Amino acid sequence: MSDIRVLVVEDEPVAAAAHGAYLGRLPGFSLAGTAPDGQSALRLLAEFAAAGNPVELVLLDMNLPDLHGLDIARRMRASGLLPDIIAITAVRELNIVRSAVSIGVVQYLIKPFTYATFADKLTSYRQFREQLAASLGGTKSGASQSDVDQAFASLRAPSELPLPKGLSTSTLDAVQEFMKQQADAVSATEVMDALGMSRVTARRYLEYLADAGTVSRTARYGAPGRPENEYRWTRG
Amino acid sequence: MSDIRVLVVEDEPVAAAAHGAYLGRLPGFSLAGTAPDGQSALRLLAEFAAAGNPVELVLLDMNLPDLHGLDIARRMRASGLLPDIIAITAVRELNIVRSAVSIGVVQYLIKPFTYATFADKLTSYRQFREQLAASLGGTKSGASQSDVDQAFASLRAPSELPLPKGLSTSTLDAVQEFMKQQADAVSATEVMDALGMSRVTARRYLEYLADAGTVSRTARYGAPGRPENEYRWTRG
DNA sequence: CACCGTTGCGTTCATATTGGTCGTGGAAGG
DNA sequence: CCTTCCACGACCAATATGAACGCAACGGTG
Repeated sequence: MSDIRVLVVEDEPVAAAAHGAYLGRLPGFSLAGTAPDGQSALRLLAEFAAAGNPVELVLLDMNLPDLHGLDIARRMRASGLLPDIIAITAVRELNIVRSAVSIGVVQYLIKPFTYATFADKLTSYRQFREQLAASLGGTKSGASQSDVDQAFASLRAPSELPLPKGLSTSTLDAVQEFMKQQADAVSATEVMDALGMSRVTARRYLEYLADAGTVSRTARYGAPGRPENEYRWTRG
Repeated sequence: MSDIRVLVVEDEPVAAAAHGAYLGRLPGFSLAGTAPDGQSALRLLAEFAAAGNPVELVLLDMNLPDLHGLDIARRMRASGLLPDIIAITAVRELNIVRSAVSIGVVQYLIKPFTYATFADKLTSYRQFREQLAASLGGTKSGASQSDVDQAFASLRAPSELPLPKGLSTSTLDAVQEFMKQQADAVSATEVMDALGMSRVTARRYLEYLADAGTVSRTARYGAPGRPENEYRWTRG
Protein backbone atom coordinates (compact mmCIF):
# COMPACT_ATOMS: atom_id res chain seq x y z
CA MET A 1 0.00 0.00 0.00
CA SER A 2 1.33 3.42 -0.88
CA ASP A 3 1.89 6.11 1.68
CA ILE A 4 -0.95 8.18 3.03
CA ARG A 5 -0.60 11.74 1.80
CA VAL A 6 -0.94 14.24 4.64
CA LEU A 7 -1.51 17.98 4.71
CA VAL A 8 -0.47 19.85 7.84
CA VAL A 9 -2.53 22.94 8.67
CA GLU A 10 -0.89 24.95 11.44
CA ASP A 11 -0.21 28.66 11.74
CA GLU A 12 2.74 28.51 14.07
CA PRO A 13 5.83 27.72 11.99
CA VAL A 14 7.54 25.93 14.85
CA ALA A 15 4.62 23.62 15.47
CA ALA A 16 4.12 23.02 11.76
CA ALA A 17 7.73 22.01 11.38
CA ALA A 18 7.46 19.75 14.37
CA HIS A 19 4.43 17.97 12.99
CA GLY A 20 6.16 17.53 9.67
CA ALA A 21 9.21 16.10 11.37
CA TYR A 22 7.04 13.75 13.39
CA LEU A 23 5.40 12.56 10.21
CA GLY A 24 8.70 11.87 8.61
CA ARG A 25 9.58 9.44 11.36
CA LEU A 26 6.39 7.46 10.87
CA PRO A 27 6.32 4.75 8.21
CA GLY A 28 3.37 4.79 5.85
CA PHE A 29 2.88 8.52 5.78
CA SER A 30 4.24 11.22 3.49
CA LEU A 31 3.94 14.96 3.87
CA ALA A 32 2.05 16.49 0.96
CA GLY A 33 2.30 20.08 2.10
CA THR A 34 1.84 22.64 4.83
CA ALA A 35 -0.63 25.48 5.12
CA PRO A 36 -0.47 28.34 7.62
CA ASP A 37 -4.15 29.31 7.45
CA GLY A 38 -7.56 28.11 6.35
CA GLN A 39 -7.71 29.76 2.94
CA SER A 40 -4.44 28.35 1.72
CA ALA A 41 -5.34 24.99 3.17
CA LEU A 42 -8.52 24.86 1.12
CA ARG A 43 -6.67 26.09 -1.97
CA LEU A 44 -3.95 23.49 -1.58
CA LEU A 45 -6.49 20.74 -1.13
CA ALA A 46 -8.33 21.80 -4.26
CA GLU A 47 -5.11 21.98 -6.25
CA PHE A 48 -3.98 18.55 -5.20
CA ALA A 49 -7.39 17.13 -6.00
CA ALA A 50 -7.43 18.79 -9.41
CA ALA A 51 -4.02 17.37 -10.16
CA GLY A 52 -5.37 13.90 -9.47
CA ASN A 53 -3.17 13.61 -6.44
CA PRO A 54 -5.58 14.17 -3.58
CA VAL A 55 -4.63 14.55 0.05
CA GLU A 56 -6.01 11.73 2.15
CA LEU A 57 -5.48 13.05 5.65
CA VAL A 58 -5.38 16.52 7.16
CA LEU A 59 -3.78 17.39 10.48
CA LEU A 60 -5.97 20.34 11.26
CA ASP A 61 -5.28 22.89 13.94
CA MET A 62 -8.48 24.35 15.30
CA ASN A 63 -7.20 27.82 16.07
CA LEU A 64 -6.16 29.55 12.89
CA PRO A 65 -5.86 33.26 12.08
CA ASP A 66 -8.57 33.43 9.45
CA LEU A 67 -11.02 30.57 9.98
CA HIS A 68 -11.87 28.19 12.75
CA GLY A 69 -10.91 24.61 12.11
CA LEU A 70 -14.53 23.53 12.18
CA ASP A 71 -15.36 26.06 9.45
CA ILE A 72 -12.55 24.72 7.33
CA ALA A 73 -13.82 21.20 7.80
CA ARG A 74 -17.34 22.23 6.87
CA ARG A 75 -16.16 24.01 3.71
CA MET A 76 -14.09 21.00 2.76
CA ARG A 77 -17.13 18.78 3.02
CA ALA A 78 -19.31 21.26 1.18
CA SER A 79 -16.94 21.38 -1.76
CA GLY A 80 -16.79 17.63 -2.00
CA LEU A 81 -13.32 17.18 -0.58
CA LEU A 82 -13.21 14.06 1.48
CA PRO A 83 -9.89 13.73 3.26
CA ASP A 84 -10.02 12.36 6.78
CA ILE A 85 -9.25 14.83 9.53
CA ILE A 86 -7.28 14.58 12.72
CA ALA A 87 -8.01 17.60 14.88
CA ILE A 88 -5.17 19.20 16.81
CA THR A 89 -6.16 21.73 19.38
CA ALA A 90 -5.58 23.09 22.83
CA VAL A 91 -9.29 23.77 23.27
CA ARG A 92 -11.28 21.20 25.16
CA GLU A 93 -14.88 22.19 24.99
CA LEU A 94 -17.88 19.97 24.81
CA ASN A 95 -19.40 21.62 21.77
CA ILE A 96 -16.15 21.70 19.88
CA VAL A 97 -15.50 18.02 20.39
CA ARG A 98 -19.04 17.04 19.54
CA SER A 99 -19.10 19.18 16.41
CA ALA A 100 -15.76 17.78 15.41
CA VAL A 101 -17.10 14.28 15.65
CA SER A 102 -20.20 15.08 13.67
CA ILE A 103 -18.17 16.63 10.90
CA GLY A 104 -15.99 13.60 10.50
CA VAL A 105 -12.96 14.05 12.69
CA VAL A 106 -11.45 10.65 13.21
CA GLN A 107 -9.00 11.49 15.96
CA TYR A 108 -8.64 14.30 18.44
CA LEU A 109 -5.21 15.36 19.66
CA ILE A 110 -4.94 17.75 22.56
CA LYS A 111 -1.93 20.03 22.73
CA PRO A 112 0.61 19.69 24.06
CA PHE A 113 1.24 16.09 23.11
CA THR A 114 4.27 13.89 23.04
CA TYR A 115 5.59 12.13 20.00
CA ALA A 116 4.33 8.85 21.47
CA THR A 117 0.76 10.11 21.55
CA PHE A 118 1.06 11.54 18.07
CA ALA A 119 2.44 8.30 16.68
CA ASP A 120 -0.20 6.30 18.47
CA LYS A 121 -3.08 8.24 16.95
CA LEU A 122 -1.71 8.18 13.43
CA THR A 123 -0.78 4.55 13.58
CA SER A 124 -4.22 3.55 14.74
CA TYR A 125 -5.66 5.58 11.89
CA ARG A 126 -3.49 3.71 9.42
CA GLN A 127 -4.56 0.39 10.90
CA PHE A 128 -8.16 1.47 10.51
CA ARG A 129 -7.64 2.09 6.80
CA GLU A 130 -5.79 -1.14 6.28
CA GLN A 131 -8.43 -3.20 8.00
CA LEU A 132 -11.13 -1.54 6.01
CA ALA A 133 -9.30 -2.20 2.80
CA ALA A 134 -8.59 -5.78 3.75
CA SER A 135 -12.15 -6.67 4.58
CA LEU A 136 -13.95 -4.61 1.97
CA GLY A 137 -11.48 -4.14 -0.81
CA GLY A 138 -11.02 -7.69 -1.95
CA THR A 139 -14.47 -9.12 -2.25
CA LYS A 140 -17.56 -7.08 -2.76
CA SER A 141 -19.75 -9.33 -0.72
CA GLY A 142 -17.48 -10.56 2.03
CA ALA A 143 -17.90 -7.76 4.52
CA SER A 144 -20.15 -8.15 7.48
CA GLN A 145 -21.14 -6.10 10.46
CA SER A 146 -18.29 -7.48 12.50
CA ASP A 147 -15.79 -6.58 9.81
CA VAL A 148 -16.87 -2.97 9.91
CA ASP A 149 -16.96 -3.07 13.69
CA GLN A 150 -13.44 -4.35 13.81
CA ALA A 151 -12.19 -1.59 11.55
CA PHE A 152 -13.89 1.00 13.71
CA ALA A 153 -12.41 -0.62 16.78
CA SER A 154 -8.89 0.05 15.60
CA LEU A 155 -9.74 3.73 15.64
CA ARG A 156 -10.42 3.29 19.28
CA ALA A 157 -7.72 4.87 21.37
CA PRO A 158 -5.73 2.54 23.56
CA SER A 159 -3.67 5.54 24.66
CA GLU A 160 -1.44 3.60 26.99
CA LEU A 161 1.45 5.95 26.65
CA PRO A 162 4.51 4.90 28.59
CA LEU A 163 4.06 5.41 32.31
CA PRO A 164 6.97 5.30 34.71
CA LYS A 165 7.53 1.96 36.33
CA GLY A 166 5.44 1.40 39.39
CA LEU A 167 2.44 3.40 38.31
CA SER A 168 -0.77 2.00 36.94
CA THR A 169 -3.18 3.76 34.63
CA SER A 170 -6.28 2.94 36.62
CA THR A 171 -4.89 4.44 39.80
CA LEU A 172 -3.66 7.45 37.91
CA ASP A 173 -7.10 7.96 36.43
CA ALA A 174 -8.67 7.72 39.86
CA VAL A 175 -6.35 10.35 41.27
CA GLN A 176 -6.85 12.63 38.29
CA GLU A 177 -10.60 12.30 38.51
CA PHE A 178 -10.54 13.20 42.18
CA MET A 179 -8.21 16.14 41.67
CA LYS A 180 -10.38 17.55 38.92
CA GLN A 181 -13.33 17.69 41.25
CA GLN A 182 -11.48 19.55 44.00
CA ALA A 183 -11.76 23.31 43.84
CA ASP A 184 -9.27 23.95 46.62
CA ALA A 185 -5.80 22.59 47.01
CA VAL A 186 -5.61 19.24 48.74
CA SER A 187 -2.83 17.47 50.60
CA ALA A 188 -1.58 13.98 49.95
CA THR A 189 -3.19 12.86 53.18
CA GLU A 190 -6.58 14.09 52.05
CA VAL A 191 -6.26 12.25 48.77
CA MET A 192 -5.27 9.12 50.63
CA ASP A 193 -8.29 9.42 52.86
CA ALA A 194 -10.74 10.18 50.07
CA LEU A 195 -9.62 7.42 47.74
CA GLY A 196 -8.88 4.81 50.35
CA MET A 197 -5.30 4.31 49.27
CA SER A 198 -2.13 4.54 51.27
CA ARG A 199 -0.33 7.80 51.84
CA VAL A 200 2.71 6.62 49.95
CA THR A 201 0.72 5.73 46.89
CA ALA A 202 -1.25 8.94 46.87
CA ARG A 203 1.90 10.98 47.19
CA ARG A 204 3.64 9.09 44.42
CA TYR A 205 0.89 9.76 41.93
CA LEU A 206 0.52 13.36 42.98
CA GLU A 207 4.24 13.79 42.54
CA TYR A 208 4.03 12.32 39.06
CA LEU A 209 1.18 14.64 38.14
CA ALA A 210 3.14 17.58 39.51
CA ASP A 211 6.14 16.65 37.39
CA ALA A 212 3.90 16.33 34.36
CA GLY A 213 2.48 19.78 35.02
CA THR A 214 -1.05 18.59 35.49
CA VAL A 215 -1.18 19.75 39.09
CA SER A 216 0.77 22.45 40.86
CA ARG A 217 2.57 21.88 44.12
CA THR A 218 2.98 24.39 46.93
CA ALA A 219 3.95 24.10 50.55
CA ARG A 220 1.44 24.65 53.32
CA TYR A 221 2.75 26.23 56.51
CA GLY A 222 1.18 27.29 59.77
CA ALA A 223 0.71 24.02 61.53
CA PRO A 224 3.25 22.24 63.67
CA GLY A 225 5.12 19.47 62.01
CA ARG A 226 6.92 19.29 58.73
CA PRO A 227 5.34 21.50 56.06
CA GLU A 228 2.77 19.73 53.96
CA ASN A 229 2.72 19.78 50.20
CA GLU A 230 -0.63 20.73 48.76
CA TYR A 231 -1.64 20.01 45.19
CA ARG A 232 -4.04 21.88 42.98
CA TRP A 233 -5.47 20.98 39.57
CA THR A 234 -4.15 23.40 37.00
CA ARG A 235 -4.52 21.88 33.57
CA GLY A 236 -7.14 23.83 31.71
CA MET B 1 -30.31 14.22 30.87
CA SER B 2 -33.12 14.63 28.38
CA ASP B 3 -33.77 12.23 25.57
CA ILE B 4 -31.83 12.31 22.34
CA ARG B 5 -34.10 13.40 19.51
CA VAL B 6 -33.85 11.09 16.52
CA LEU B 7 -34.96 11.40 12.92
CA VAL B 8 -35.44 8.20 10.95
CA VAL B 9 -34.78 8.45 7.20
CA GLU B 10 -35.95 5.33 5.39
CA ASP B 11 -37.98 4.88 2.23
CA GLU B 12 -39.50 1.52 2.97
CA PRO B 13 -42.46 2.04 5.29
CA VAL B 14 -42.05 -1.34 6.93
CA ALA B 15 -38.42 -0.73 7.79
CA ALA B 16 -39.14 2.81 8.93
CA ALA B 17 -41.84 1.58 11.28
CA ALA B 18 -39.53 -1.09 12.58
CA HIS B 19 -36.78 1.41 13.33
CA GLY B 20 -39.27 3.63 15.10
CA ALA B 21 -40.52 0.74 17.18
CA TYR B 22 -36.97 -0.25 18.05
CA LEU B 23 -36.29 3.29 19.17
CA GLY B 24 -39.33 3.31 21.40
CA ARG B 25 -37.99 0.38 23.32
CA LEU B 26 -34.68 2.08 24.03
CA PRO B 27 -34.43 4.38 27.02
CA GLY B 28 -32.88 7.76 26.40
CA PHE B 29 -34.11 8.21 22.87
CA SER B 30 -37.24 9.79 21.43
CA LEU B 31 -38.46 9.71 17.85
CA ALA B 32 -38.63 13.22 16.42
CA GLY B 33 -39.95 12.22 13.00
CA THR B 34 -39.67 10.05 9.94
CA ALA B 35 -38.74 10.96 6.38
CA PRO B 36 -39.17 8.73 3.32
CA ASP B 37 -36.61 10.49 1.11
CA GLY B 38 -33.71 12.89 1.15
CA GLN B 39 -35.54 16.09 0.32
CA SER B 40 -38.09 15.74 3.07
CA ALA B 41 -35.36 14.69 5.48
CA LEU B 42 -33.45 17.89 4.83
CA ARG B 43 -36.65 19.92 5.05
CA LEU B 44 -37.61 18.34 8.35
CA LEU B 45 -34.18 18.91 9.78
CA ALA B 46 -34.28 22.56 8.80
CA GLU B 47 -37.75 22.99 10.26
CA PHE B 48 -36.81 21.43 13.56
CA ALA B 49 -33.70 23.54 13.73
CA ALA B 50 -35.64 26.70 12.93
CA ALA B 51 -38.12 25.87 15.65
CA GLY B 52 -35.27 25.72 18.16
CA ASN B 53 -35.83 22.03 18.59
CA PRO B 54 -33.03 20.49 16.58
CA VAL B 55 -32.64 16.83 15.85
CA GLU B 56 -29.52 15.42 17.42
CA LEU B 57 -29.21 12.08 15.68
CA VAL B 58 -30.24 10.80 12.25
CA LEU B 59 -30.70 7.16 11.36
CA LEU B 60 -29.87 7.49 7.71
CA ASP B 61 -30.54 4.88 5.08
CA MET B 62 -28.02 5.07 2.26
CA ASN B 63 -30.29 3.96 -0.56
CA LEU B 64 -33.06 6.45 -1.05
CA PRO B 65 -35.19 7.18 -4.13
CA ASP B 66 -34.01 10.72 -4.73
CA LEU B 67 -30.58 11.18 -3.17
CA HIS B 68 -27.82 8.97 -1.93
CA GLY B 69 -27.30 9.02 1.80
CA LEU B 70 -23.84 10.46 1.40
CA ASP B 71 -25.26 13.36 -0.58
CA ILE B 72 -27.78 14.02 2.14
CA ALA B 73 -25.04 14.00 4.72
CA ARG B 74 -22.94 16.37 2.66
CA ARG B 75 -25.83 18.79 2.21
CA MET B 76 -26.60 18.66 5.89
CA ARG B 77 -23.05 19.64 6.71
CA ALA B 78 -23.01 22.31 4.04
CA SER B 79 -26.11 23.96 5.45
CA GLY B 80 -24.69 23.97 8.95
CA LEU B 81 -26.82 21.19 10.35
CA LEU B 82 -24.78 19.16 12.77
CA PRO B 83 -26.74 16.14 13.93
CA ASP B 84 -24.78 12.97 14.36
CA ILE B 85 -25.46 10.26 11.81
CA ILE B 86 -25.79 6.53 12.08
CA ALA B 87 -25.69 5.01 8.61
CA ILE B 88 -27.97 2.11 7.81
CA THR B 89 -27.27 0.29 4.59
CA ALA B 90 -27.05 -3.01 2.86
CA VAL B 91 -24.15 -1.79 0.75
CA ARG B 92 -20.67 -2.75 1.88
CA GLU B 93 -18.21 -1.01 -0.31
CA LEU B 94 -14.87 0.38 0.66
CA ASN B 95 -15.43 3.82 -0.78
CA ILE B 96 -18.85 4.17 0.75
CA VAL B 97 -17.65 3.29 4.21
CA ARG B 98 -14.63 5.52 3.97
CA SER B 99 -16.63 8.44 2.70
CA ALA B 100 -19.18 7.88 5.40
CA VAL B 101 -16.49 8.07 8.04
CA SER B 102 -15.00 11.20 6.60
CA ILE B 103 -18.36 12.92 6.54
CA GLY B 104 -19.03 12.25 10.17
CA VAL B 105 -20.91 9.00 10.41
CA VAL B 106 -20.49 7.78 13.94
CA GLN B 107 -21.86 4.26 13.53
CA TYR B 108 -22.41 1.96 10.61
CA LEU B 109 -25.24 -0.56 10.68
CA ILE B 110 -25.41 -3.20 7.98
CA LYS B 111 -28.80 -4.59 7.00
CA PRO B 112 -30.21 -6.90 7.98
CA PHE B 113 -29.56 -6.44 11.66
CA THR B 114 -31.13 -7.76 14.81
CA TYR B 115 -32.63 -5.64 17.53
CA ALA B 116 -29.67 -6.51 19.74
CA THR B 117 -27.22 -5.04 17.24
CA PHE B 118 -29.38 -1.98 16.80
CA ALA B 119 -29.70 -1.44 20.53
CA ASP B 120 -26.01 -1.97 21.01
CA LYS B 121 -24.97 0.66 18.51
CA LEU B 122 -27.37 3.25 19.81
CA THR B 123 -26.52 2.56 23.41
CA SER B 124 -22.83 2.93 22.78
CA TYR B 125 -23.57 6.21 21.02
CA ARG B 126 -25.47 7.43 24.07
CA GLN B 127 -22.62 6.36 26.33
CA PHE B 128 -20.26 8.33 24.15
CA ARG B 129 -22.34 11.46 24.60
CA GLU B 130 -22.69 10.97 28.32
CA GLN B 131 -18.99 10.43 28.82
CA LEU B 132 -18.20 13.52 26.83
CA ALA B 133 -20.70 15.56 28.80
CA ALA B 134 -19.42 14.22 32.09
CA SER B 135 -15.80 15.02 31.43
CA LEU B 136 -16.21 18.24 29.52
CA GLY B 137 -19.46 19.68 30.68
CA GLY B 138 -19.06 19.74 34.41
CA THR B 139 -15.79 21.47 35.02
CA LYS B 140 -14.60 24.45 33.10
CA SER B 141 -11.08 23.21 33.35
CA GLY B 142 -11.68 20.94 30.40
CA ALA B 143 -10.70 17.39 29.75
CA SER B 144 -7.47 15.59 29.32
CA GLN B 145 -6.42 13.53 26.37
CA SER B 146 -7.42 10.39 28.17
CA ASP B 147 -10.92 11.70 28.76
CA VAL B 148 -11.48 12.30 25.08
CA ASP B 149 -9.87 8.99 24.27
CA GLN B 150 -12.22 7.19 26.58
CA ALA B 151 -15.26 8.81 25.05
CA PHE B 152 -14.09 7.91 21.56
CA ALA B 153 -13.40 4.40 22.73
CA SER B 154 -16.94 3.82 23.88
CA LEU B 155 -18.15 5.13 20.55
CA ARG B 156 -16.12 2.74 18.51
CA ALA B 157 -16.26 -0.30 20.72
CA PRO B 158 -17.46 -3.18 18.64
CA SER B 159 -20.52 -5.10 19.68
CA GLU B 160 -18.90 -8.44 19.27
CA LEU B 161 -15.25 -8.74 18.56
CA PRO B 162 -14.29 -12.17 17.32
CA LEU B 163 -13.27 -14.54 20.06
CA PRO B 164 -9.50 -14.43 20.44
CA LYS B 165 -7.63 -17.67 20.35
CA GLY B 166 -8.05 -19.61 23.51
CA LEU B 167 -11.57 -18.64 24.39
CA SER B 168 -14.63 -20.80 24.05
CA THR B 169 -18.23 -19.73 23.86
CA SER B 170 -19.41 -22.11 26.53
CA THR B 171 -16.99 -20.84 29.13
CA LEU B 172 -17.72 -17.28 28.12
CA ASP B 173 -21.41 -17.89 28.61
CA ALA B 174 -20.78 -19.33 32.03
CA VAL B 175 -18.76 -16.31 33.08
CA GLN B 176 -21.31 -13.91 31.68
CA GLU B 177 -24.15 -15.70 33.42
CA PHE B 178 -22.31 -15.56 36.71
CA MET B 179 -21.41 -11.90 36.32
CA LYS B 180 -24.98 -10.98 35.52
CA GLN B 181 -26.15 -12.44 38.80
CA GLN B 182 -23.61 -10.56 40.90
CA ALA B 183 -24.85 -7.27 42.26
CA ASP B 184 -21.52 -6.21 43.69
CA ALA B 185 -18.19 -6.11 41.96
CA VAL B 186 -16.25 -9.34 42.10
CA SER B 187 -12.58 -10.10 41.73
CA ALA B 188 -11.04 -12.60 39.38
CA THR B 189 -10.25 -14.81 42.35
CA GLU B 190 -13.89 -14.89 43.41
CA VAL B 191 -14.98 -15.85 39.92
CA MET B 192 -12.38 -18.57 39.88
CA ASP B 193 -13.62 -19.87 43.18
CA ALA B 194 -17.28 -19.70 42.32
CA LEU B 195 -17.02 -21.34 38.92
CA GLY B 196 -14.30 -23.81 39.78
CA MET B 197 -11.99 -22.67 37.03
CA SER B 198 -8.38 -21.62 37.28
CA ARG B 199 -7.46 -18.06 38.07
CA VAL B 200 -5.81 -17.62 34.68
CA THR B 201 -8.90 -18.67 32.81
CA ALA B 202 -11.24 -16.54 34.87
CA ARG B 203 -9.04 -13.55 34.44
CA ARG B 204 -8.76 -14.04 30.70
CA TYR B 205 -12.49 -14.11 30.18
CA LEU B 206 -13.06 -11.19 32.49
CA GLU B 207 -10.42 -9.26 30.62
CA TYR B 208 -12.12 -10.02 27.35
CA LEU B 209 -15.46 -8.86 28.70
CA ALA B 210 -13.85 -5.69 29.99
CA ASP B 211 -12.39 -4.96 26.56
CA ALA B 212 -15.75 -5.57 24.97
CA GLY B 213 -17.32 -3.15 27.41
CA THR B 214 -19.65 -5.71 28.93
CA VAL B 215 -18.10 -5.39 32.36
CA SER B 216 -16.23 -2.50 33.92
CA ARG B 217 -12.92 -2.89 35.63
CA THR B 218 -11.76 -0.94 38.67
CA ALA B 219 -8.95 -1.39 41.14
CA ARG B 220 -9.58 -2.35 44.72
CA TYR B 221 -7.33 -0.78 47.35
CA GLY B 222 -6.94 -1.14 51.05
CA ALA B 223 -5.15 -4.43 51.35
CA PRO B 224 -1.44 -5.00 51.06
CA GLY B 225 -0.20 -6.58 47.92
CA ARG B 226 -0.76 -5.73 44.34
CA PRO B 227 -4.10 -4.06 43.78
CA GLU B 228 -6.84 -6.43 42.80
CA ASN B 229 -8.98 -5.77 39.76
CA GLU B 230 -12.66 -6.04 40.44
CA TYR B 231 -15.22 -6.46 37.70
CA ARG B 232 -18.81 -5.32 37.61
CA TRP B 233 -21.56 -6.11 35.12
CA THR B 234 -22.55 -2.98 33.21
CA ARG B 235 -24.47 -3.95 30.14
CA GLY B 236 -27.71 -5.79 30.14
C1' DC C 1 17.87 35.67 70.99
C1' DA C 2 19.29 30.95 70.57
C1' DC C 3 18.39 26.28 71.49
C1' DC C 4 15.74 22.05 71.80
C1' DG C 5 11.73 19.00 72.13
C1' DT C 6 7.51 18.09 69.54
C1' DT C 7 5.07 17.02 65.62
C1' DG C 8 3.72 15.62 61.52
C1' DC C 9 4.92 14.66 56.63
C1' DG C 10 8.54 13.12 53.16
C1' DT C 11 11.29 9.04 51.95
C1' DT C 12 12.98 4.46 51.71
C1' DC C 13 12.70 -0.50 52.05
C1' DA C 14 10.93 -5.03 52.59
C1' DT C 15 6.65 -7.59 51.99
C1' DA C 16 2.32 -9.33 50.37
C1' DT C 17 -0.48 -10.43 46.85
C1' DT C 18 -2.14 -10.27 42.31
C1' DG C 19 -1.46 -9.73 37.02
C1' DG C 20 0.68 -11.67 32.88
C1' DT C 21 3.04 -15.18 30.13
C1' DC C 22 4.90 -19.63 28.79
C1' DG C 23 4.80 -24.35 28.29
C1' DT C 24 2.20 -28.66 28.97
C1' DG C 25 -1.70 -32.02 29.36
C1' DG C 26 -6.04 -33.66 28.20
C1' DA C 27 -10.19 -33.68 25.48
C1' DA C 28 -12.79 -33.11 21.29
C1' DG C 29 -13.11 -33.44 16.33
C1' DG C 30 -11.62 -35.28 11.75
C1' DC D 1 -4.20 -41.97 14.89
C1' DC D 2 -3.28 -37.24 14.26
C1' DT D 3 -4.49 -32.44 14.68
C1' DT D 4 -6.49 -28.66 17.05
C1' DC D 5 -7.92 -26.26 20.72
C1' DC D 6 -8.71 -24.95 25.47
C1' DA D 7 -7.73 -25.02 30.39
C1' DC D 8 -4.33 -25.53 33.97
C1' DG D 9 -0.06 -24.97 36.70
C1' DA D 10 3.95 -22.49 37.64
C1' DC D 11 6.96 -19.22 36.83
C1' DC D 12 8.36 -14.03 36.71
C1' DA D 13 6.94 -9.26 36.84
C1' DA D 14 4.36 -5.62 38.74
C1' DT D 15 2.45 -2.56 42.34
C1' DA D 16 0.08 -1.00 46.65
C1' DT D 17 0.97 -1.39 51.61
C1' DG D 18 3.05 -0.76 56.26
C1' DA D 19 6.73 0.35 59.14
C1' DA D 20 10.86 2.62 60.12
C1' DC D 21 13.76 6.51 59.59
C1' DG D 22 14.78 11.37 58.61
C1' DC D 23 13.70 16.08 58.09
C1' DA D 24 11.70 20.72 58.49
C1' DA D 25 8.88 24.03 60.85
C1' DC D 26 6.52 25.30 65.25
C1' DG D 27 6.49 26.64 70.07
C1' DG D 28 8.30 26.87 74.36
C1' DT D 29 12.27 27.64 77.46
C1' DG D 30 16.83 29.17 78.98
